[in-house]
Amino acid sequence: MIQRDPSKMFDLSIDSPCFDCMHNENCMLDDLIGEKGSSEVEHNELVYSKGELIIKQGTIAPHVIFVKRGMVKVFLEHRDRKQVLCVEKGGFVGLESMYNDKFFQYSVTAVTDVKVCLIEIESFKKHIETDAQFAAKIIRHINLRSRNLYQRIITLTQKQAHARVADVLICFIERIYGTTSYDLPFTRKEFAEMTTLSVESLSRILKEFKTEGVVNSDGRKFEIVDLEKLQQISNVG
Amino acid sequence: MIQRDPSKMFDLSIDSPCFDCMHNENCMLDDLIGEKGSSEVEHNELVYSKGELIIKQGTIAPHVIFVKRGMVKVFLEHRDRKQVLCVEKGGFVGLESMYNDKFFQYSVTAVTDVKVCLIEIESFKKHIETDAQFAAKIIRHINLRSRNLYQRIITLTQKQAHARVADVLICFIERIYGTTSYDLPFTRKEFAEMTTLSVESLSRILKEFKTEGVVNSDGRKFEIVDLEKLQQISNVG
DNA sequence: CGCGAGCTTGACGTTGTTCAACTAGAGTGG
DNA sequence: CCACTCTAGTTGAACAACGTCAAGCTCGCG
Repeated sequence: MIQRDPSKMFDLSIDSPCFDCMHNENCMLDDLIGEKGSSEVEHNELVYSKGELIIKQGTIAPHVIFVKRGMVKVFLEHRDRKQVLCVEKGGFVGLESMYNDKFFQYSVTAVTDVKVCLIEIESFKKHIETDAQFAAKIIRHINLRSRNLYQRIITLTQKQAHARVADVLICFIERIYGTTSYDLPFTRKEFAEMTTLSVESLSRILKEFKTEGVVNSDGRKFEIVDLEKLQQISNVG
Repeated sequence: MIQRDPSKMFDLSIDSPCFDCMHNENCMLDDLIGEKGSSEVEHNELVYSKGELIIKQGTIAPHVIFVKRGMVKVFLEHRDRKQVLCVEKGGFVGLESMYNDKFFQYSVTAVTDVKVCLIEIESFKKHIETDAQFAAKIIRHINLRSRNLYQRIITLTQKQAHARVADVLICFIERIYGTTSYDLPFTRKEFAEMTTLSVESLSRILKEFKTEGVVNSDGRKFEIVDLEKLQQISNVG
């Protein structure tokens, strides 16, 4: 049912057979490679360890990636600097490279250990072009990403440092953890890359948040003490 | 063949019947509402005058828009400020609002007089969901926009003022005019909104470009004197 | 001729960066 | 077990980039 021919370009199997792909609770993947058929879509599951590079911006895109478990960081590279676009804990990445030139537009690294399904791009496109309902879901997925991106552009271009830090902290509550206390799996440098700040400025701002009783942070532990005030900082900055 | 029922929500006809829609050289629109059929896709042509608001961010999206002639400005609004995302002289706008919430994610104004085709969103989505080849083209269109957006994020977040101005000037050569001399249909304020600068800073930078023999500008007339140097400013800034 | 919008210019203030010094903790090897 | 080193993080001071404010200029238009 699933092609496992090791000669296939995308068949990077170093893991057990991709059983989950066939019985995944996620409807998008089910649509694609579930029991309903679509055995023609070439795919393969594997695991990346924390810190590993999953996608390198500028390389040829042989597949799109579906993140099944774990957290990934999507970022743009420009010279020696990185601009983090978003952190995702599931769903597709690399969809934007389809139908353009054949290169990945951004880099992606594993923030935690992640389980992904690599889906060979030509068979994926072929599937899109034969299943309009599926194509519509992909459009939906891409558009959701676009929408977050617009919000992000506002944050990065129209807000000052304090508000940018507040936005990122709030974003982790809303989109990732669901709680006001969390341990971030990021260094200060990575955090700074999300906010377009220097590590020094970020450090000073986190200190201010602490002394003003808004956010307690100790190393990578964060506790939002006064969410309302943080929201306000996000709004007025 | 074309529905002209004035009771239709999107039927804003104030212009002659949408003849061009039926015989347009642009394959995308032909696909959609050409002679091949698809008369079920409700659409309507009309003209916006220079300066008019075509899409207001935050309003309900009753249609997607295909720009047939003229130039439009796409921008995000945040408080009293605007962030110009791109200037387009053709193609779809508003595609990103499909399948998310039902609101437009950005505003669009007519930079010149523009002729557009408004395509009712539900029938457009219906068409996507029944024509996978067409859906693939829409994905391609959205992805091209995404790609430009990534470049734009780099410009806006990773480059300094001089390089941002250089980028915009180069962009007009490459994507809009095709020549190194052009008359911009923008005020300094609008130009500033493209570069995330104050009008004063922009003014100073244009003056520097002039005294350094890179770009001659007089009001809205621009002449790129030394493109290579301008490219270099874009790259190192 | 006078008005107002768009644009420019100069002086000054604010924001955030850079550089350098310092601290704390984690690994390493004798 | 203790020096040594390395990395991540913090702090302070000087500096650069850009914004803000205020004034003046230019040109089209009534």
